[in-house]
Amino acid sequence: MTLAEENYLKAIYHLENQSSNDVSTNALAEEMQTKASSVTDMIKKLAEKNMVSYIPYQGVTLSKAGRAHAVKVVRKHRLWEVFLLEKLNFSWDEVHDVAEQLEHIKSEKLTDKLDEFLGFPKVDPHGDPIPDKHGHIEKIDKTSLTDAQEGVTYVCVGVHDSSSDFLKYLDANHISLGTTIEIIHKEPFDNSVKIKFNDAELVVSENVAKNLFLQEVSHNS
Amino acid sequence: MTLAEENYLKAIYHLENQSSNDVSTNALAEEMQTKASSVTDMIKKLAEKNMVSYIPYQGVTLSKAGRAHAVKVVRKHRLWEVFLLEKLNFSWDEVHDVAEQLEHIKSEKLTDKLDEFLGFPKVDPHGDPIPDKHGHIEKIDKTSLTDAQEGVTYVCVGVHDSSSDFLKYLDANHISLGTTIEIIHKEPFDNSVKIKFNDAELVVSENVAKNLFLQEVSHNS
DNA sequence: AAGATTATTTAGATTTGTCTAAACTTTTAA
DNA sequence: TTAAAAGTTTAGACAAATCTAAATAATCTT
Repeated sequence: MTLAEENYLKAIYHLENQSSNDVSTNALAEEMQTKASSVTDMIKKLAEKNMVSYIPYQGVTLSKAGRAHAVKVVRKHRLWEVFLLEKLNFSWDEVHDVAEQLEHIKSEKLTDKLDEFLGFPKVDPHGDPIPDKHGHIEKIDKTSLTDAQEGVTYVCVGVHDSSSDFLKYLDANHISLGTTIEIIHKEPFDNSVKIKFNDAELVVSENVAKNLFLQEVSHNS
Repeated sequence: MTLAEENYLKAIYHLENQSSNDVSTNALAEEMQTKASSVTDMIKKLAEKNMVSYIPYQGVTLSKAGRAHAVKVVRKHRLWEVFLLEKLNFSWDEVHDVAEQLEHIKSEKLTDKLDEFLGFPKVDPHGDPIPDKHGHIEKIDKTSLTDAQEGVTYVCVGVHDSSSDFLKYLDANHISLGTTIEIIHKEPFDNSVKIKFNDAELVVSENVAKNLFLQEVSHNS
């Protein structure tokens, strides 16, 4: 698999996880920041290699081999993110771009040794699960802050949008993974939410709320 | 700089350090495992970008910018080698191939943070010096075992050949960087050398001796 | 259900890095 | 000091990944 092919597989993987339909040429072009015609060409090549199944005008889906390969790339990406944050003290808005490069390094031994070195982490700095050596992904149950209930207490377990701007906003407001958050009030007018954490209150917009993932605290194992 | 360009710069850098003449097209082709015609094409491109100066039929030399870039790649290569060996427990014959990939990751911050994480190492696992952030290289004074003197005690500080086979030979014979070696006898007939270390004696061939670098022990600062 | 709009594919061109084969320099050696 | 050998460059081709523009298919709209 070349670098370009791996990036396509990863993009198809992400889009499949978002909507359950076949992935359209245009959606892929958008995701890859390229032209639809380029996508068609690449898809044909991936179909030749049995990494995707492709019906013209119908879209594309990953084959078993294609998905396995995509998961390996995702695993490497997320492990490197953990490394950058925990060992090299990158901030969580900086890790993504470098991990985009590191995810293409080809050495199973490197990946597995890195995993071990990091203590077999379960999630990356954005709360996304890290596939294990065999490609198994432990699903994390999480609720968006927009779906949280007034009066209930949650822990922040992830973000949907991992753009630098959003992560910097969270940093500036001292919200990070593990922060305990209580829902004070949900404002029906603009869907903003007033939350309380670390003994301070904060009102966040719907846009922020949509992109913050929470997990209800306690009263289960 | 693309990946291919970086590899050419690195190859030119290594060849310049070996012979002080201009680097010939054929020598580069040999080093790069490619054809002379491909080399000519690439050299022209690098000359366009002012990374090398090139006179047809005369060979090529690195420009200031070209050398600076080559040194950066070498720095990354050697830092990653230290990382793989010290942090991920790779053996010293395994680090090279993976470092060949990692050396092309583009992020100055990553390189400098990695350097710091490793404690600013001075040499890589083969005893080669690691350029600092500013491209400065601390020259290591070393003698080949073939030039060592009978009766004198040395420390092993590096290897010339870092092929997997040679390094495995050293491992099998328990020679590593830092091993103290006394020269018992130099055999003029075949230039083999009888050495003593860790209270055991060993005869090594000229080929081995040529590729082991030593430093005379004590009696200086 | 036909025409308009949108989505997708094809055709042909471009760039990067490589190759083979032929042409051309430089060096070596008689 | 030339002819042969060795080294180097040029010309023309190819594969990968991309693009633009044109053609074609699918879908919406009324």
